[in-house]
Amino acid sequence: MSTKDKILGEALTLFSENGYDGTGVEQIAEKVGIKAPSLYKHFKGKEDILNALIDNAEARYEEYFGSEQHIGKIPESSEEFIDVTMERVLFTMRDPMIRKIRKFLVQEQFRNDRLAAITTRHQLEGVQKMYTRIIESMTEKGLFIKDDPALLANELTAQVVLLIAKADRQPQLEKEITDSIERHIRHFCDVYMRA
Amino acid sequence: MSTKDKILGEALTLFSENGYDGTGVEQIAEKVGIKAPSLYKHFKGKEDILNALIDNAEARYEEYFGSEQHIGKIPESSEEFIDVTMERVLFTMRDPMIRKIRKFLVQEQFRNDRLAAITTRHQLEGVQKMYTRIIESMTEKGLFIKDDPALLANELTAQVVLLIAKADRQPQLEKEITDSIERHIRHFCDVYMRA
DNA sequence: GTCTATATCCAGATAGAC
DNA sequence: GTCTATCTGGATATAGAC
Repeated sequence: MSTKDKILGEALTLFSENGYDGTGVEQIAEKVGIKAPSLYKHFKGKEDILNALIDNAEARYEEYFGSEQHIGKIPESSEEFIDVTMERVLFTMRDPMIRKIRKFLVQEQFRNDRLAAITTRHQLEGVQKMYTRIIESMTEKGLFIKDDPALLANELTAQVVLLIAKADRQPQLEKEITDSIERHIRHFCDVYMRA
Repeated sequence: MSTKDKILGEALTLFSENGYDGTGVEQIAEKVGIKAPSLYKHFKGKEDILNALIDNAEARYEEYFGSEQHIGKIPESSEEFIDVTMERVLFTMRDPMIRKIRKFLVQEQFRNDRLAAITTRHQLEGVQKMYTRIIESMTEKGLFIKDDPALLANELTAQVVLLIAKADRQPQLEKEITDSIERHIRHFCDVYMRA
């Protein structure tokens, strides 16, 4: 891995923990294993690192949600739906990189319009569109009752997003949070899926 | 209003816009109309101001959600339920003080455990408990179908919380966001209330 | 309780040798 | 590309007069 990428990685870690303003270039350099002035051979300055991270967050979003691949195989029963959804939730919740991006964005969302827009995309639009597609397909197969798939997708994902955010700030509550998420998903299926 | 309170007010405004680390004591002083060193006659230092704001946020929570008063009159029809809920949503979304506290907390939630806990209380527990009570009462009166009131309260409030957070970071989208909220609430009533 | 002057510190950034 | 040495500005905070 290039030094440039190492810098970005450590910067993201630190920004997600202490925020952009709470992180010094010297801290970043130390984690990378170089001295602060050496950073400036790779980036114009601290803000340049920030912008590169924002670019990465956008690219990552495009990469994941840009293709149809992330939707995966459409579940054929409510149990399968619950299983794949829980799996996705747990992965998203625990994956270190995704978690860092989430914590970074939530703290820096007010810094400028671009960060605000990316936060909305990462937090809401991505999953919502994904589940709109999935529920749409499953409705066509008669697994869901007839309703607006986009509305249902929002009902499903809003709670999950909120509870994952809670787990980010209170990781000691992870167990009860994952239980809540599962209860919510099961309830969602009880209400909107055909028996 | 005492200078001390003015300081807290301006500090909250600035922290909510630029974060704690992004705000200087000099900026706070300037908004108050004094010089920075004068601040130190009222507070030990910048962190002391932060702690006073956290105390205020806790007190505010207790004051509002501590009594039963905030629940208000229990609605007697779905239209009334939608009306009072929308009114509450719009108030919460637009009230400058509540908005500042929300933006402040969301940015500083990772600073320490106390801030994390307060953020969860403000963002989730308060409204959820409130709507659990309301839905409970309305279920007893036969207005809601038989279901777990706490689960329903979460279904109702999660989306609202998430969309208000979106409006905080993208205020230019307020109109479409309030429309989404109303659609969500109406859908919620369609699904869970008796005709 | 407010001011001016100032101490102290530290962060981001640059110069230039290797 | 990395280092040491250094500049510069900005930020918190204190001292002491009024």
